[in-house]
Amino acid sequence: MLSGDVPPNQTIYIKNLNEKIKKDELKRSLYALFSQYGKILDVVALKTEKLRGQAWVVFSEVPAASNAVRQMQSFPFYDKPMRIQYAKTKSDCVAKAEGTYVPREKKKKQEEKAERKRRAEEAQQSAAANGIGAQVNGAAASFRHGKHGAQEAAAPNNILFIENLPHETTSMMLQLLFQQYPGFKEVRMIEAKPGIAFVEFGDDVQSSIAMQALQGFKITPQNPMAITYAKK
DNA sequence: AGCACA
Repeated sequence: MLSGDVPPNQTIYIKNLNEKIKKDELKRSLYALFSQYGKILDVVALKTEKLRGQAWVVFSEVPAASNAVRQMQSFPFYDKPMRIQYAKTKSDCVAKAEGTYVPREKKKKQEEKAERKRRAEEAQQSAAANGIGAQVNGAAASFRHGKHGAQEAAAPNNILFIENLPHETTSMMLQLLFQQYPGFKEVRMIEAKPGIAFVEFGDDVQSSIAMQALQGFKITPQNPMAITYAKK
């Protein structure tokens, strides 16, 4: 198959990542970039000699992973095109959720003590990564999925399409929200079409980060905003 | 190029 002769898996394996990026930032950015395709259970990245430049993103559903493999294939991420395949094996967090997880071989005792400190660090990092996701509003997600159904995810675009805005929303209100994210260019609204807007960023990465950050943001309690990439 | 999670 196209994605490296590996059968579909809810986890994607990404390589050719920029090795200069710190693990913490890398995980956050991957989370921000990929959560548009579905709920992410975990992001794994290690900077060891063998594993730098690679990462795993675990989705809760296989179709989300499939969309991600297709849509983000070769996406220029920190100046390098991502190479994406399905992961070869099931992620531990998935096995744990299924109750089929069995801890693998234990290492020697010397290694074990070095582990505890890392564990403390990594707990914070994944908490931070999850913090981004926690901002995603469930109502907006169901709005999106209800509207767009199980169809093709839009390809990344530096222009975002915003829906479900209250009709009294002004472009200044949106500008105030979106301009806090790097690369913000402008907001465009159409008089004849209330409730929607377009927001332009410098590039796809910047628009993706803003999308993730503001997905589901409520201008009024009834209006979680639904953000997708504009069609090209 | 390189498939881990401790």
